[in-house]
Amino acid sequence: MQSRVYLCAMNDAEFPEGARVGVLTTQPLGKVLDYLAPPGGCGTGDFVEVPLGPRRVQGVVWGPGAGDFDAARLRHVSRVLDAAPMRDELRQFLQRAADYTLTPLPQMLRLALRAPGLGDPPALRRVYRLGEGTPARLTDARSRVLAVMEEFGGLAFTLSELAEAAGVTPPVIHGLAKSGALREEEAPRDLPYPPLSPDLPGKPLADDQAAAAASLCAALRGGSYGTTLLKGVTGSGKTEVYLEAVAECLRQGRQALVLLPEIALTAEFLSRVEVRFGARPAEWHSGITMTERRRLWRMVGAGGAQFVVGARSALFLPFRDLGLIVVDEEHDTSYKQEDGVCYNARDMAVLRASLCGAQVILASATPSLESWVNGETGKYARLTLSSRFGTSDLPEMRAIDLRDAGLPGDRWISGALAEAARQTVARGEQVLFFLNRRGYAPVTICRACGHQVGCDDCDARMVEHRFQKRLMCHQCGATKPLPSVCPSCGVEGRLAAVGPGVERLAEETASLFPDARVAVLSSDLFGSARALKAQIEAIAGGEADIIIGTQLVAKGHNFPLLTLVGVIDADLGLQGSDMRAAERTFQLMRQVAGRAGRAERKGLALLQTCQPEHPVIRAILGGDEEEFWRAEAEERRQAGAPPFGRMAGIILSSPDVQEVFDFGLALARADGPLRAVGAQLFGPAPAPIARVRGRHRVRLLVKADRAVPLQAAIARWLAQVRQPANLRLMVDIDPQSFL
DNA sequence: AGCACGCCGACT
DNA sequence: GTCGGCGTGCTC
Repeated sequence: MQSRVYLCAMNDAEFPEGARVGVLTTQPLGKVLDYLAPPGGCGTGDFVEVPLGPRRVQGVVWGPGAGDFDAARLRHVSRVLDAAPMRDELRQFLQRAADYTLTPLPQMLRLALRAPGLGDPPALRRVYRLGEGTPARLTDARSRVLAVMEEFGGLAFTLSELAEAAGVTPPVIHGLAKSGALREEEAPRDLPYPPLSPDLPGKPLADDQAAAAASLCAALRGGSYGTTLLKGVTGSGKTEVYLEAVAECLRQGRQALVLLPEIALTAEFLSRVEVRFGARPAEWHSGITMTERRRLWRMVGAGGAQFVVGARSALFLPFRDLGLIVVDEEHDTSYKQEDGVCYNARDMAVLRASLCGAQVILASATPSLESWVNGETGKYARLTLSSRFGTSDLPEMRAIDLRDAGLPGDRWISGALAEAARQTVARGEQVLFFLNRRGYAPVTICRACGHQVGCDDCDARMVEHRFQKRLMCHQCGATKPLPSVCPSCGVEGRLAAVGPGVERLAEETASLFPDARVAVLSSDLFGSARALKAQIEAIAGGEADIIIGTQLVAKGHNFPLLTLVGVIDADLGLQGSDMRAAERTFQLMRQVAGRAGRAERKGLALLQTCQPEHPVIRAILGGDEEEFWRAEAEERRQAGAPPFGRMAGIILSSPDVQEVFDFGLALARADGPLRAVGAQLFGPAPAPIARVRGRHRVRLLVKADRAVPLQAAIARWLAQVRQPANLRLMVDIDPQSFL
């Protein structure tokens, strides 16, 4: 029998051999299947391999069998896998998350089983320890090796580690092993992460920071669930404050998890942690190697990883004793995404914490309206940090009225902004031109017939990327070469680029400031996160005078020399009628403006706008954010929109237009279960992007009172109709868009 | 999700 | 006559 690192003896198994057990697999079968316990038995939570038809699949023992399947046809669990059993808390979390998001449980389990090599035997590697024997001859090299071993006491080294540390070649070590002076052993490959030291001195904290940290630590010592909204602008020391909470969590021997919205931010965060705790946390995101992923997954369950920093999928790791979850930049929209399962990491963090008695810290300079309301009503505790640099949190902000600027159609930098930039560069400081639009020009139009070049597979216009000399669809990523002939009317040479993207803005900037060094920061211009990070660091160090950037620059990078921010099109996010547009624009503008200025240099933000009297623009300039949130909240309350009402989006997609619409109408006709609970149904209507990757998309929207059991009603509603085979249906509870 | 079964078009 | 298209259904 294979050696088991994580499981102990099985003689008192919860389910002895032959007992009926229910096993949940990741196969989309929609229910738990009955199996017979294997020789040696098994227990609830065990990771197992079971036969399913001709295949073997992985699953988790979910409890006793339901007993509703013909006993003669039951098969045995193939084997129990060598991993710490899934804890009650995680199983409950998956169940509750599945119920909340209306996701089939097997799909939810899939998120928790993203562990490569789960079925493999424990990976071993050869290590060397000090042995009893003495070598026949003690050469120079040999004594260096033995000296290293003496120095590090009982520690075991791999061949390469030891060779490197002693400055010898591998044969020397083999020689010593042969003589018995070193002992060869097999040790598990997945090693615990280096321990962190919570009691190293942290950065000195200002009064309000220290008070906030103390309050968070007190909450952690309580050992039960609670959520705190930690509000503070960039530079107010949010990170230092919540790292103190992490320290308290580690002191209690519990595990801590910090979620970051962007992989590009982790490198900077890791080094800050290293300074504070003397070692790096474990890292979990899409850029991590298989080996490391496997190590982390196992160590987090075995207690060999105290502190994990990662992307939202880290919420589904099998923590042994999770005591704290920090959601940094909690308002960030990338926490809500649809990668198979549609969930909001912020809400799931709160759910998991409530099940395992952990504290949650939601950190942001500009919280989501939902969190702000929860802070107001007292559902979340609230801590606000004032700026480290005196009373003013933000730089001075002014609007530039584009209607008076008299700009020609192919220019976007007004005279006033250009002049301010010129002065800033002359002082040796940096300027940021912010435009939240990648590429060269968002629209390519034919001057002869008016045709706009669109994507073949999506209902989206192709964006010109002159840098790559291609047109690109920002929906599906498809590209095609720049046509010279209009695809619609066939006329040659009349296609024109309309509107600005960062690339085109860079062109204009270069012509306006021929002597300035201009750098463009846009996610699509860099092959890797590392290249991007290097570029950001170079720019922060002063290797550019003018930075042209998209949304990317708004996210948590410090540019110490930056004192002027020019927002090229402050109205961009306000188009459309989505209720969240105001909130998003407000958050983005405040964050971008926050990049300008530091302690010693006062910053200035100039917003180019065609509607300076717009309430959102006025709120951004006015700086009374509490007033803005109150007004927004009131508007949402009036409209019965979240968080005062509940919503769910249903997105249907199929290659067949007729089929999606027919099915959408069939759903609308069968809305009895929705009406029964007083919920309203809108649609079907073409989804905001009606065609993506060749699939036609139709959307329905369910709206209900806050108190309505929405998920149950939707489940009953959808269960009535049988959906066509190639039609996909996705439920989006608490959608980001209210359209 | 896979993989079988099964029922209709174009080939040797 | 057979090979093979993918629609429908099952897996404890």
